[in-house]
Amino acid sequence: MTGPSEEPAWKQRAVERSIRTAKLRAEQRVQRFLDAAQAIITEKGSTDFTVQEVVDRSKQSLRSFYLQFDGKHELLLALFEDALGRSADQIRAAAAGEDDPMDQLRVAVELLFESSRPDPVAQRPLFTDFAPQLLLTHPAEVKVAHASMLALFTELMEKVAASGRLRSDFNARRAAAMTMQTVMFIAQSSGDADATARPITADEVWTFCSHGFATK
Amino acid sequence: MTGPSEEPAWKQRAVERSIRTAKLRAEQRVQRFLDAAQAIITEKGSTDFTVQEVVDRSKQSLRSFYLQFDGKHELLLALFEDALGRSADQIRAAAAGEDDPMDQLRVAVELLFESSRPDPVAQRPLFTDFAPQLLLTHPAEVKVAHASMLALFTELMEKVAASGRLRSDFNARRAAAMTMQTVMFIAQSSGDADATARPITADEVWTFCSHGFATK
DNA sequence: GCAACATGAGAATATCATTCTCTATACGAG
DNA sequence: CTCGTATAGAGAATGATATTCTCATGTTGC
Repeated sequence: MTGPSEEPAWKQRAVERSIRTAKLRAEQRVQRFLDAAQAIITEKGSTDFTVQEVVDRSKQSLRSFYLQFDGKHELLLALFEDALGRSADQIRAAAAGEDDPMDQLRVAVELLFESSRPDPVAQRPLFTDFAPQLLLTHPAEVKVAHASMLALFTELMEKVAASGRLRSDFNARRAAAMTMQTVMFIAQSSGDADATARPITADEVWTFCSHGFATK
Repeated sequence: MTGPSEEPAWKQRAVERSIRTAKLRAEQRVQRFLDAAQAIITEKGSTDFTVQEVVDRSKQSLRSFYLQFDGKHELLLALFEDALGRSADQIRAAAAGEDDPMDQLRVAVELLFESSRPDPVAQRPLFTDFAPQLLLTHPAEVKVAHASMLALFTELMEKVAASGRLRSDFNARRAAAMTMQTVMFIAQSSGDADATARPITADEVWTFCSHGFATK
């Protein structure tokens, strides 16, 4: 028996239903924005689009946009997180093709390196492009976006540890974090080197991360 | 004997003198802008200032600003390069206090790490702060700005190589570049970690760079 | 069909960087 | 000392965007 001070069950249910469909539509709208942004990015090969473009392309309104997102940065974050997550899945799948944990990690490093360099002919979203901006303005959220990739690297690193080949003074997660960051950032800046020096390769980065620069 | 078609010597000299003083004043004005910007940055502990603020603070005019700089980015670059150069000098001096090349490099890594983390109480300019922006818009110039620091690390790495402790499959310069980038970027993002995980330390980065994560 | 709520169109605002115009001034030449 | 020219200052105008706001128009559950 519901006392008079509580909402009647039917009303709760009604609200519930209402909420559900509303949420559904909202999700669809968010997705439309995301798709539009993605399309624009791959189309013009650059990550600097205007909110207006996204709105027009998705055939929605500015108002809607700002109802769904707290601002442009949230859209970027969403794209970034998405791309990174997708990439993590691909990499995980590819790594699974190897037997030795160390090889799995090597494959992961190489693939991450490739997908992190600026504009490998604009196929996979150049997600490192907007990361720098965001790193400045919303570092915490960027960390969240990195989460899926970090999870992958941590998994792989843990297997390496389990096979007894991780330095005893490193914890898998921390080693994974350092490796991931190193790979992503070196890839990023190795891109547009002047032709004078050939850019750093995935191989070099792998050697560096796994064995460092010092002998012994 | 100057023919009639050539400028008389006195005129050349006059122009020369004129140019010299003009250049001098110009340099002073540039410096005033730089100082003003620096002051604002340390004052508000953030690198996002407006051109107008810099102009007001330096008691000059917008017009002057754009006569001296091609745009805001040049000001940032100048500050960045300056800060990095200064830092390189300090680090070089500190490293000189060690005998073993490997120790010199270790000291350099530790210091670079410290000065690259976001806001260590905003004393030395947080120069990694605006690097990300610039990396996006003017990657080539950023590379130039890195030059002095890279030169330092290359020197140190060469001494390590000379003492026979650099992996034979690395060239000093490339190892130096990877190390520097790793240190700077890891420091940058190790900053505002959620209290959940304690941030990565200079020590860990040094171990990582010098020996990698793998045993043997 | 109605009331409450959601959405679209797009005008209004706000913030900056960058340019432009007009005026004042300093400096060397005579 | 006085003039002319190059230089500098004040600050308004412009332009690009993000963000917010208003109003009109659906939509949905009942």
